Amino acid sequence: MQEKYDHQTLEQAAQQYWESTKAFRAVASKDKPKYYCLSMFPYPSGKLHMGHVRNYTIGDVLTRYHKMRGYNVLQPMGWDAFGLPAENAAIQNSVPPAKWTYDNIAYMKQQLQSLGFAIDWERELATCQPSYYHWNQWLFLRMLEKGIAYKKTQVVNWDPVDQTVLANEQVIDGRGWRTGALVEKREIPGYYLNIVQYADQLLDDLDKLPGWPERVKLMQANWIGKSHGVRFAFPYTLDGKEEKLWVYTTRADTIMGVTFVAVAAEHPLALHAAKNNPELTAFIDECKHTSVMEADMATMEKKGLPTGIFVSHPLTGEQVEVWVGNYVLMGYGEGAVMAVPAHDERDFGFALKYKLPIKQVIAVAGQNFSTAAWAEWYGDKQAGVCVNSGKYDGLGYEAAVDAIAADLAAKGLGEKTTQYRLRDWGVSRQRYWGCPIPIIHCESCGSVPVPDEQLPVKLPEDCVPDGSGNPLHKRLDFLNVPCPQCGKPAKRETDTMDTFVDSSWYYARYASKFSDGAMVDEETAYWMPVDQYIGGIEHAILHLLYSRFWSKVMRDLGLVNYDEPFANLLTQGMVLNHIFSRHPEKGAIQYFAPDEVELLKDESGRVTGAKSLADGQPVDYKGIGTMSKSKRNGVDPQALIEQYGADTARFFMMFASPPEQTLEWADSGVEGAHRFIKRTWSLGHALSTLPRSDVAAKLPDGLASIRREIHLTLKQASYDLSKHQFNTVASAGMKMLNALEKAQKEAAAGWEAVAHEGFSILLRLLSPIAPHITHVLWRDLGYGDDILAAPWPDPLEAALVQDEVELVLQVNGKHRGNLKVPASADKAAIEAAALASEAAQKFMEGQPPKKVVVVPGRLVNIVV
RNA sequence: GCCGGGAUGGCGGAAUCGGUAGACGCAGCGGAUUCAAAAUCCGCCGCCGCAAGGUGUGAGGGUUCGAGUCCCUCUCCCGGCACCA
Repeated sequence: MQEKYDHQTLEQAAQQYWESTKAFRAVASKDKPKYYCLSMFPYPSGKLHMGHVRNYTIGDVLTRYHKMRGYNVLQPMGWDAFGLPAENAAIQNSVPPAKWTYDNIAYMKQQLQSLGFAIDWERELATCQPSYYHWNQWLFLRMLEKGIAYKKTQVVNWDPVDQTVLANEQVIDGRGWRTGALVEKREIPGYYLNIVQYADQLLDDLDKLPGWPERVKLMQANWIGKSHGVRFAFPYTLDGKEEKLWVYTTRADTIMGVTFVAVAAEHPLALHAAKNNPELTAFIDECKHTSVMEADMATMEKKGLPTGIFVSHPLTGEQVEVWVGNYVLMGYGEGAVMAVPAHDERDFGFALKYKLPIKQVIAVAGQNFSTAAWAEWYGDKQAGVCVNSGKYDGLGYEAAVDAIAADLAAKGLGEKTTQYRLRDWGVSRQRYWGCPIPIIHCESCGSVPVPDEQLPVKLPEDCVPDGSGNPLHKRLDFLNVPCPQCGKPAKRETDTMDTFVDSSWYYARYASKFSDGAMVDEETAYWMPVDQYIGGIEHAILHLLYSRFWSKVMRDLGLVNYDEPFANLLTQGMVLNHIFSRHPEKGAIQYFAPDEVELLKDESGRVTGAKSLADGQPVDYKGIGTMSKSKRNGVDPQALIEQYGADTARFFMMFASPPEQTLEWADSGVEGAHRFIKRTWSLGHALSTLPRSDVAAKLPDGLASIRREIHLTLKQASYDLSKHQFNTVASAGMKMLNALEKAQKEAAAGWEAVAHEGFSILLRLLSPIAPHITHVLWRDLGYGDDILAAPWPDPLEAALVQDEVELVLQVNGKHRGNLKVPASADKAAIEAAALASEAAQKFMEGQPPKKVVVVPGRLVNIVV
């Protein structure tokens, strides 16, 4: 065995062994319990970044740990290969997205392989392969048949210069990222999936997921946002016709306080009123340039204009004016809201601004109402009772809502309903690099689904987008097809699917990788659900919710038999890095990689700015944020792997922080991880020449305490592993090595046996994190052929016993000394020993004890 | 703005149920080895203090014999907000 640690030859040898023995090929088998360990697949952006290393190391640690624990493990890998960055790269470099994507996949695959992950590569898939997206299309058609998929208008960001639809990410401060042109809202038709139909199931089934973090379940529940309220109408007459303006509210108890109604700029009433009103027309036009993003909507200045149209209050018949409000969303709810300035903070601000009446209809005993400023209790629905509300005066929230809903229902103007914040999922994208939506548009037959036998509708792979519009419009060979119904010339749909569709069911496809004739096969029933899913917390809502929805649709179509796809979820914290950019007046925003700038700091070490190393000019410091291709702040792990090896990179990543915690990237500390790996090798080398024997029944005190330290550390590490706290598992390895090196130094009689026992524990504990070095040492030391086949070590109780325990001695809660007592001592004996101790005497200063708290095994607190 | 999370030495972090704050590392300092350096090894290392001791887990308050941990208020940072993935 080599004396010097050489990661290159050693890691290659280990990887070759796994390759040649097909160590990670997963085969369905009833002999062992199955364990499907899945990490979220990467977008092939070019190179791995540290977030990937973190994600996949966590997955690999769990995979290898469960293999050693005797599970039949599947860990697959693939590529979320459709998406916007490939089109951006195409615009920049004139390379077809397909070529760029496949090149990236090849490079990143080799990077993943060099990290030694226990992946079954035979199941690899990429979502841009027709054999995969065939089934996106097939299932979409089934949803269409079931009415789950349907068509309606959607609001998109329109770049008037490039004549193209922009993603939210491509809109910077209301302008197109490439053109700098003011972005407009535009309404176009698109396909939606009726996820709201599944809202109750998606909400209720969260209770079936004890293995999910509470925070994720809470976020999903809040996102679904089930609310109970009243949908009711304000009647009005327009052009001699009786009409109704519908709204929804969760605060029907405040209905008597309505002083106006607000509608969205796109609402028919607003458009009608604008006909002879140039000021309103201008305002509606201005609203076209406001953002469609919820965060912008919520923070922008609330503006409005009266329409001059009045509607009747459904209970009092009073006339209230309709306003157009820039904060009312057409696509959400009814596109109109009742306004109760006295009891809604947003309405209150709006009323103050436009001097609209504020009418108090809820009172809380002991609180005075004033229209001068908003007070927290105005909006508290549980605190007060109705006032100024006629027959409803004195009623509390529930009673008032019930009475008012009943009266509205009696007039045919309203009813109690349940509503969700969740909106249906718009899946149409006006983009090239995605899965084609399998529809053909025929002038006589309308939108006709592509027949199943013509699937998959293959995306041409040689287009090069140029930033203006969808290149599929120019691909006549793709575009022009006969109508499947009447045979006349027709046009293919050129919209592609949201890439969230691709990632909503890939986990099921891995499990049926060898099936070509169906979306999934019976192997899926064996492997699913995923036992452990691992991925970034940023996916807590959208991806996970869409996957849950997709699973339920597949279940309802009889394709699978599970309700929930992911039994256990580990949400990995993001790896963050500094972000630097320049924003030119016109044109594209420019990002700088952290190694392209020099940081400027104030005296406290806080980053205040930066300047470009290339031109010495300042760049904007945008704070820290998640590593991403678009912000150019990702760190490629390649240099780390080459310099220190995969084991060091993996070990360092696990050691750096607990998996669920956000991590600000810094490579200080890699040296320490590497030192530890090298020291492990050195001790292994030293032990390789030492004879192995059983640990003696009676050990000298020093050796016994070292052995105890190892088993105690193992016990702690086993607990930490069960909690997925891998950073302390890594430090447990360090503690064990420290203890073993101490034994080596002291070299008391019989130490070899303790050392071999301890070292074999250390190797097994470490092998999920640093698989290469532990694989080689396990063989070189003759412990066995394959450490993956070795049983997981359990701490020996016999090694843990001790005769004496040390307790903490406190006087008045302050640590004043330590106390050694026999392990068998009872509370009374401990209390007596504590009171008699020198430290206690000193700090009690002759006062009698008022109380003595004894926590066995921990401490004694004497209160005087 | 709304929803979720976080804040502990110079840095990453540890502390399972409310029970020794700072495990394990990094950086730093001192020493050994070396012609010298790297590597390696040994020791020190929250802050104030010569010491005794005091003080200390983002800020302020509270509960408790005892609070990093529980409760209330606040600040800052991160993630998500439906077309980045």
